[in-house]
Amino acid sequence: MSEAAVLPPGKRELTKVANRQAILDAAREVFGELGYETATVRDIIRRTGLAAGTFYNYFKSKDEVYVALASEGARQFAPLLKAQRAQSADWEEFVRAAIEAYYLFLADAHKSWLSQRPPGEIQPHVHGETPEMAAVFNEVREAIVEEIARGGAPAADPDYVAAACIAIARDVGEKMLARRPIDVRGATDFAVAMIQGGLKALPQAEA
Amino acid sequence: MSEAAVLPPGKRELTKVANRQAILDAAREVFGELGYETATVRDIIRRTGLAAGTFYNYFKSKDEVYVALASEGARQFAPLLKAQRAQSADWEEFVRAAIEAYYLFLADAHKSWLSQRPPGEIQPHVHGETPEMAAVFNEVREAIVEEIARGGAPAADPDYVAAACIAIARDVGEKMLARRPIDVRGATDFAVAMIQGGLKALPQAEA
Amino acid sequence: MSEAAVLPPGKRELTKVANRQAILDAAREVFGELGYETATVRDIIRRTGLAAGTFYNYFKSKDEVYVALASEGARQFAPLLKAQRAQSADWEEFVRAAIEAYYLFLADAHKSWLSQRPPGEIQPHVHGETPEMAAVFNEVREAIVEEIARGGAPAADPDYVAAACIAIARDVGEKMLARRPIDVRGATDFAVAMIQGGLKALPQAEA
Amino acid sequence: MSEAAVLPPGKRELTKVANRQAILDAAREVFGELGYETATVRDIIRRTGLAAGTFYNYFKSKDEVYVALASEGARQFAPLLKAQRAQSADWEEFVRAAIEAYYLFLADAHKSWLSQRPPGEIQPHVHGETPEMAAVFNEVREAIVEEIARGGAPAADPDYVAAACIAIARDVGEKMLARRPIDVRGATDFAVAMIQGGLKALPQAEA
DNA sequence: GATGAATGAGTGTTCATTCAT
DNA sequence: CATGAATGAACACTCATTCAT
Repeated sequence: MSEAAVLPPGKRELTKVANRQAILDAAREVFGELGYETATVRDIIRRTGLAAGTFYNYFKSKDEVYVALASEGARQFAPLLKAQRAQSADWEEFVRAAIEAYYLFLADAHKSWLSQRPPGEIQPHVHGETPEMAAVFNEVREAIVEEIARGGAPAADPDYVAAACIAIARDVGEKMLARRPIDVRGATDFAVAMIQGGLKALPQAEA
Repeated sequence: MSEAAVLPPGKRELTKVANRQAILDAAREVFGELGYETATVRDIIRRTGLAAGTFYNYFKSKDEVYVALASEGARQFAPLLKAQRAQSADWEEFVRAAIEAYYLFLADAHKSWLSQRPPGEIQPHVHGETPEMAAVFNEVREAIVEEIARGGAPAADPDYVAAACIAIARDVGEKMLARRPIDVRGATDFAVAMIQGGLKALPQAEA
Repeated sequence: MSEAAVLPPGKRELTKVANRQAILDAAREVFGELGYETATVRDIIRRTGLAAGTFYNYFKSKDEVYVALASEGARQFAPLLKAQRAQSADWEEFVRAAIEAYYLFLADAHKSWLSQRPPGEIQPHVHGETPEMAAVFNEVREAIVEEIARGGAPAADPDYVAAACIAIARDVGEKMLARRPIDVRGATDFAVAMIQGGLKALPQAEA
Repeated sequence: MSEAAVLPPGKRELTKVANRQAILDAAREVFGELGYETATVRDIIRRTGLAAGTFYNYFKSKDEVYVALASEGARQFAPLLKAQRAQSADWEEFVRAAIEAYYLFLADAHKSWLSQRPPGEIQPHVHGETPEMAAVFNEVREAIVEEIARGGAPAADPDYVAAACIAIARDVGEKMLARRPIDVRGATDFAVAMIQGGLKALPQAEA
């Protein structure tokens, strides 16, 4: 009754991978547009052309796709970040490296994403953060906290320091993604300058 | 037909006000803990001890409480912010004034709030932002954007500048609320230093 | 605490009667406009200017107002109908008398009613029949059934005969009420002619 | 992505059609017994043995089932009526044809319906009219109005004439359905005689 | 493995009715 | 007796999830 056996060998596997990826892509979009709560499983599978039940062949629950997206992001990002930390001679360099890695990741992961959504149509109660952003973002946070603990960073309240650095990185990153073309370099320069030297480090309005 | 509404200005009115306030308080808590979507009207009224239908004697919809909370916050905060802006001689002073006003407001509005909630029990997908924070926060954003437009602030990309300042103010503010005792002065000092001079402006780890 | 004692003696009773009547009038309107199910108690008392609870000082339930309206109509109408029946020499005369009585009653009871409602605004699922119409209408039905049983009327299936007469009387009556000015005479003439002689009894289109 | 929807044209499709029909049948019953407002979606699906949510796999709303029932009725009936009109040489013949078509339709559409409901259990505020009756009934009304406009019918007030004819047809039809066996011929004869010649046209009681 | 209909707990909201003031 | 806030059962409808095909 099922046509599965008719498939050329190998195709089956391909389809499986492709379906999984299709669901992940759709989910990233939908979570980004609607937020976790508002997004429905149907919203996600509708974009894939698959049937509702098929979703559950790949993920046990709505939450699981979210987690998959997040941990996939983290898994890809962690080594990049680790490498950057290893290479960095000092704190300043590390900050730049970390942020650059983060922005490159964002730009890549969301290349296709926000590109086609109407930028004005902001939903109420939605922050427009994909699971991957949230996850990767946590990696950075931890790196900063460690670095501070190690004493390389300023001795101010580490919690505040991490919060502030992270906050800048995150929100500037979001702005970066909302623009065309995506300018990783510009965003990195700005974020780093801001983190290191605050407004004073920025080009001043003429006297 | 009816002989005047010579209401005893007594218990009736009092409980009405008290109930409304109880619902608002409960709503602030619930929205803060669960986020707008996850929070249910039943969650809110359960905390008040009132009956389900009673909610609708005070607010037309779930959305209306949210908006009420937000606009009440904005309404109380706006004049404070305006006053601070008027008094500020320059941009630096304005930034400090705005942030201080913001933190004072937060500390006051949420005095009772987070105090009793188990700090570890963080819900997934929730940012822990009450409607009031979101609203007041927008006021600050606009003030900064205006200020930047006026040229008082650095000439860098205004969108990024605003995003970064706001980001710092918001996240440091959130951290501040999570601690006991709430230290408005300390948080303000940190945020202002960070915004103005970045990490360099912070006390450095000893050489 | 209650101001009741302050009322001039007698006024109290008057108010009571007036309130009851106000509720009945409002209820007739609302039932007519919205139908029993759609009409809410609040719709009714809103038109009286009274408070929600006051409704229940006069009627035990929503259903009770409906019944009160219906039986009040029937109570007023029954003697009129009986008188007409007594005076009528034969079946034909009785039919005319009954219908005329019915239409006069309707015209009187609803004098104020439909007058101000926008005629086009028909609600879905609503028949526009007040409780009084329904009740009085039943009186007429019974009279006709009795008359038929007595043999004064045609020997055809009494159930059908009654149904047909009643149907004509009711629907023509409704049309009559929908027009300005209300022409009891014209409607009566038409209904009687139709009942007695059918279409053939009506003025024919010219040959 | 998905390999074609080569559905087994089997049980799936069948139960889908059967379920839809079951819901329609249940809805007809429930609307007929309780009226639109009083009837709840749960009342309807309870009779089908399906789950609450399943209702919404077939109809978007309570209103949509009602409309579906009504328009299905109208769709089936309209051609019958049109055919009868075309064949009718004159107004008299048309009236008979229209009424017969209406009664045949009713008898068929409700064959199973009223048959099993306890005839005494009349609900208050309910007219016992299914959506189909209401719809088909409107078709007849329009036909009569047109016919009158064309001049074939008596020159009396067309509004009254239509109202009266319709009233007879409807109420006699309802009575017909309430009896066992259903006698379409008898009901048609009666209604036509009544419309054309009124009571005078009926067999008189012996002198 | 894909399908999509079935499920039923849960949501926001309404409303007849009660009862302290 | 008037008042109007409180009550809670009930409703229409949604949606994550299951499962027969």
